[in-house]
Amino acid sequence: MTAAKHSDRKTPELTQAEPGLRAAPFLEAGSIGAAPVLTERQRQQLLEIATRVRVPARSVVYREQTAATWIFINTEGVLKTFKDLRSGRRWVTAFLFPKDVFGLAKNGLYVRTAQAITPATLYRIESHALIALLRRDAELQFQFLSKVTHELREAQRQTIVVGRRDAVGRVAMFIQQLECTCCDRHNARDIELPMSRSDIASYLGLSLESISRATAKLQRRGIVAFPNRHLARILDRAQFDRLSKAI
Amino acid sequence: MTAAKHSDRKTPELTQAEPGLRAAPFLEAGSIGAAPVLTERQRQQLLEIATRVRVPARSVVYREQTAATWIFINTEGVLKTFKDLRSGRRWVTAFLFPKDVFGLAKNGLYVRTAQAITPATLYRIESHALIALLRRDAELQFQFLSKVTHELREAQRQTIVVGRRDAVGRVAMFIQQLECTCCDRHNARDIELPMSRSDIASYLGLSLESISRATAKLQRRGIVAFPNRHLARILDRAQFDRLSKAI
DNA sequence: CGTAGTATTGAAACGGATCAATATCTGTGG
DNA sequence: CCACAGATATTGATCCGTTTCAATACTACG
Repeated sequence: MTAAKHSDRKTPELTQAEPGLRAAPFLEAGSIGAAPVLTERQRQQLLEIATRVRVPARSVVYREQTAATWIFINTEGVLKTFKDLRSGRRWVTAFLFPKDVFGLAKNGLYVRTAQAITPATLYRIESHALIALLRRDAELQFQFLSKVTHELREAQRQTIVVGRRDAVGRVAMFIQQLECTCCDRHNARDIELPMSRSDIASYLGLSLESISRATAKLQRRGIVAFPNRHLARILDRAQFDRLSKAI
Repeated sequence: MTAAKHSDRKTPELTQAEPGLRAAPFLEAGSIGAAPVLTERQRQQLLEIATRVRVPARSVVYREQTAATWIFINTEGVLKTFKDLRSGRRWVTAFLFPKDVFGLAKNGLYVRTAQAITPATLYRIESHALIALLRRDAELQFQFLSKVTHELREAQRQTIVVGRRDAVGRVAMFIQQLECTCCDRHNARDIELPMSRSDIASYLGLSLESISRATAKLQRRGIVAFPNRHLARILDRAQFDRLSKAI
């Protein structure tokens, strides 16, 4: 229901949520459609240099323009990365779900600020150690290459979304994106929206008010219902697809 | 002056324009600020499986939704990748300058169409051969990882550009981007714009008319001069930076 | 030198941003 | 457990800039 729902404090300490990477295969990688899963050996290699950390909701994992000591792999919870622009606006660049990697640097500094939206569990890996490992192990590196390639496509999709001029269409595409990202654990047409309306606005390049009006319009037209602020339920799939796909 | 200017037909056949990759180091890569240049050995490895091809202006290198047999490295000229949306609009996703890699696939098919804007020289590499090489050679793969990481940041920048609501600001950011990309061979403040206004519009998510009005406004305010349709000259650097940087 | 594609300029309309007021939710302390 | 306060979200009215439609000008290329 609310953000707190995602915390799940009873999680055992070591049994689950080991590091993995979510990505599409790079250039099909020989084996067509192969699941982009790490082998047991690769997982072990990462675990050897990784530290497991739990962060509460709202905590800042790292701040932009600080030394990029670590990279992170999310295993549980949802986070966001953002950048505060000099205009005062906040630009949300990504929402991070389990198996997402984050912490890419430029000139040794983080480019964005990363903040937990829900309580989250992360694997923290020292950047230099990871780079050394990747340079030794081509297969493991290939998983990262696949991952980054996938992120590149996602970023390009995001450009299309932001480029749409109609607010309703953008929100529809956003909901669809979330549906794809988190489909495994949801039944039927219920989609969790752990982030605030304000975060969605900053992500889609719209004002908070426009998001509100767009969701209201989707609800009024009977296309999507919002049982509460953190849940969306697609009622009219045909109309929804027409909105989200007809770019 | 015109697109034809870029052709340079007297180019010798083999002496110059060997494959290279333009990218920022991934996570600083140990050696801070190191130039992302291929070693002689890596260049040789690529050359062994590469075929050099010359394409005239306007020719389509590959079409979206066709089998992604090759990936390409541009060595000379300018190309664009785009996608025709069902709305009839054309979405230009990238302009490709020398050292850019293109031809990434999804499910074995090209995602965009690639077309030459000026006459261009490319290296064509069989996808499977490249993947096999990358899986063997971690160092070479690392160059590609750096490259893709850099592209990811560029794509995110593009999202910011497209997210701006003012046309003049977007055009200013676009010109600045071109300035950064091609600075090596230009003196002073002259920036080549090999692509058409229409391409720029499709890239920035604006209408052709808005581009025209934006360039007119930049010229009227004395910030940028456009001696002809394929050239921009920054006159007032301070004002220009204020526009392009103040996101 | 003419034609087709490309670019510029004008007028009107649509849609999101902004400002402002109100409503709802969340988490805290009484 | 309830009440309160601050944050978050909704709704309304107006303004501004881009889109669109339309007419004209320019450029490139045969």
